[in-house]
Amino acid sequence: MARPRSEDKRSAILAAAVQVMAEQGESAPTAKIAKLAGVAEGTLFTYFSSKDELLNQLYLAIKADMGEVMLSTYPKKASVRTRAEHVWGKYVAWGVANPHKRKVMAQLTMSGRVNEPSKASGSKAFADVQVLLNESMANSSLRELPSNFVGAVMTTLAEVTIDFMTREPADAERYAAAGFSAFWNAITKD
Amino acid sequence: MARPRSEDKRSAILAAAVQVMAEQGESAPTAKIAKLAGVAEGTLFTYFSSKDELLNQLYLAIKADMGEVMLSTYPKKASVRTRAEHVWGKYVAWGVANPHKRKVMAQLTMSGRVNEPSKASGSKAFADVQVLLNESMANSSLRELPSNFVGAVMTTLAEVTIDFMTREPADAERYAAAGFSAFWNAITKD
Amino acid sequence: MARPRSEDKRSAILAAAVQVMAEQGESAPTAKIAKLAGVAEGTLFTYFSSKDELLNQLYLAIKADMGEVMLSTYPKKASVRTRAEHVWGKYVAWGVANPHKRKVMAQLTMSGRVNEPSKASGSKAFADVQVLLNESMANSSLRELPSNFVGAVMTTLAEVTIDFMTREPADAERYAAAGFSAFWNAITKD
Amino acid sequence: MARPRSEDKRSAILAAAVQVMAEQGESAPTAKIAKLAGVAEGTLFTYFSSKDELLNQLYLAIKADMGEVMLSTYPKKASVRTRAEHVWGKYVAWGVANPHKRKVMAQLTMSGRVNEPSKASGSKAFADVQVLLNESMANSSLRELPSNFVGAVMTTLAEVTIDFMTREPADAERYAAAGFSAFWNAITKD
DNA sequence: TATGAATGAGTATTCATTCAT
DNA sequence: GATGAATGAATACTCATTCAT
Repeated sequence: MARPRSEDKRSAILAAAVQVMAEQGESAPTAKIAKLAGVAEGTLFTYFSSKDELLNQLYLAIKADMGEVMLSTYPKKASVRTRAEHVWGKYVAWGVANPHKRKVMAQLTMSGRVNEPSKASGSKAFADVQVLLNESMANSSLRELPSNFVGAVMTTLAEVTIDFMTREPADAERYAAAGFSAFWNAITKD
Repeated sequence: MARPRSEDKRSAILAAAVQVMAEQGESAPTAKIAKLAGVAEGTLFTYFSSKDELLNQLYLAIKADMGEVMLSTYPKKASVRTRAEHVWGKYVAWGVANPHKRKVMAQLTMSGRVNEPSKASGSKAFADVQVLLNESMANSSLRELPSNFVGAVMTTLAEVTIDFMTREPADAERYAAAGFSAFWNAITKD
Repeated sequence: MARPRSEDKRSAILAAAVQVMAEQGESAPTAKIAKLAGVAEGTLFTYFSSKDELLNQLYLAIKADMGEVMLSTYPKKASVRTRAEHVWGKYVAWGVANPHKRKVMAQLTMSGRVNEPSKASGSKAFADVQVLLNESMANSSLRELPSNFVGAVMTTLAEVTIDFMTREPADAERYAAAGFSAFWNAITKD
Repeated sequence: MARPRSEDKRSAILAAAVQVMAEQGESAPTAKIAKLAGVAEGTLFTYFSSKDELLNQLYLAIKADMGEVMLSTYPKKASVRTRAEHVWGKYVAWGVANPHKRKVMAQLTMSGRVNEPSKASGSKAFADVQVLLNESMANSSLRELPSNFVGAVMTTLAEVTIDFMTREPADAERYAAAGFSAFWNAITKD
């Protein structure tokens, strides 16, 4: 009967948090975030019970955004390499298109304020990618290692690739291709 | 700010900073650092004019420490692969042995408080490694990319490797080897 | 502020206020009171125009409750001492039975938020007691003092007595008797 | 070697706390207290680690002040009644002379923020008074009750007396005498 | 030079009250 | 009338930096 909580406001706060935290890091004042979101300082706390809660929700929101993009238009029936290229391309494109989110995700991951449940929940969307990677490595020297090691290798190489693509947009395509081939060689060669 | 009297105190402050920042991040209070270093709050500021200055000096000190280790006993005349393995091994060993410094280095790199001059200066020690990497890639598909891309690939793969070695010490050796072969395949295969 | 629809809700809010303020003092949040009363935050303000108003009404409600109990079954024709014992007994029994209300009454009295009209209005119910006390003191050394001094003496001794009865329930009866005799001696002896 | 902590400042803060809390209660802002004390907001926290600590120290300081006054010029060799009158007189005089401290003491006692150690420590100074009271009651009907009950009776009667003395200064002497005789009758008569 | 007290701007969170639904 | 989201002033406490000793 009362004014309902607004999904728009929640989103606005999360979006503002990305913006402000990209500039200031995890120490970005909640007041600044609220202001940029166009709500009162106190309103932020009706949507997120504390700053930590905001940070955890932000982590999940970015992960969800990323996951959604990566698995959209996923070519389930294509060859392993094609599917891997697809995933790689999506990841890299998302990173290039969302530098702020990427920066904030890195800050959040380092900050120690994202709790285990959030981390676990955030990883679920990427389970499909793990399966894919396992297939890719059937003949590689990495085949005996835990698949999350290979997942981490992919992520980290993609991150480096995105860094260079962003810094030198003119050569973005070359970096994207080179990054993937480095990754593919890394995990498939014996 | 006159020349500080005691090199010992300067080192103690840097060492304390590593300790405290590994736990608290870049927001670690200077007072806490000073206390752990066994000096007064104010004394810290006779050795470092501001917290930013302390952070930059800390960045340089860790880089220097790392560089020193990496190039010690460098086998200048060995084959490219041997030399690369040497560098890789040293890097990884340093990371496993210095988790706090590694964590702080990561925080510092993300923090936006390390200025360009410091970054440039910190990279100098690694110029030799770049040269090495360029030789390694002579026949690879990466040969046309800037050598610092390949440097970044090495660093990032080594970091992931160290993460897993630290988390699963029993399998440390396997990860170290697998990490290197992933790296070597990544940069040498066509 | 229109006439509130439900007397039940008003009572529920006052009862909840007693509960919450006994724990938290006068700084108990209106939101918490409303929640315990089973109404919405805003609803509280349709029954009480402000927190101060709530506090004043609460003061009056507790005073009224106390007065009602004290004068029920009042033995109008008995001897002065018997009547005094009756009043004392009722007061003390009420106090032991209503620790929360007693605590809140004490907080309210100290708080400076109960205004003069409320205080005056709250005292009216006790006028009969004053008359009684005046009779009791006919021969005492206190006979020339304002009767409200003697009333205050009674109240304060009863409060101390209740404190001890509550703290040591096993000896409650002894304290009740000893308290009354201290009071009776205090006001009747020359 | 650094600027020493100043006992004057500590006292100024406590004095300011008395002043401000007498007006506002325990919710008096630390900022207001600091300002009145003539120090910066942060300075208050170098003397008292938290507001709770300040409140506890304030409680102890007032208790100590009161105890000092009550036992000064104590006539150890006089009759029990004379000594009791002395203590009563001192207590009442202190109360009349220190209305703010008295009010704050009452607020503090109710507030739930004074911890047990403080309460215990604050009571020590009054042990001598308890001994005195025990002697006074040798023949009274209260003789079998714990001496702290009688102590509480004295305190509470003195408080009421002070209230009336303060409210009607013209009759202060009469109230003081009447209060004492009420007290004396209360505890000595059989 | 070393010390740590002094400073005051900055920060997360609470809460009485208003008002859109 | 009832609801609870929205508001923003208020508050305890922290911290980099300065400066008296």
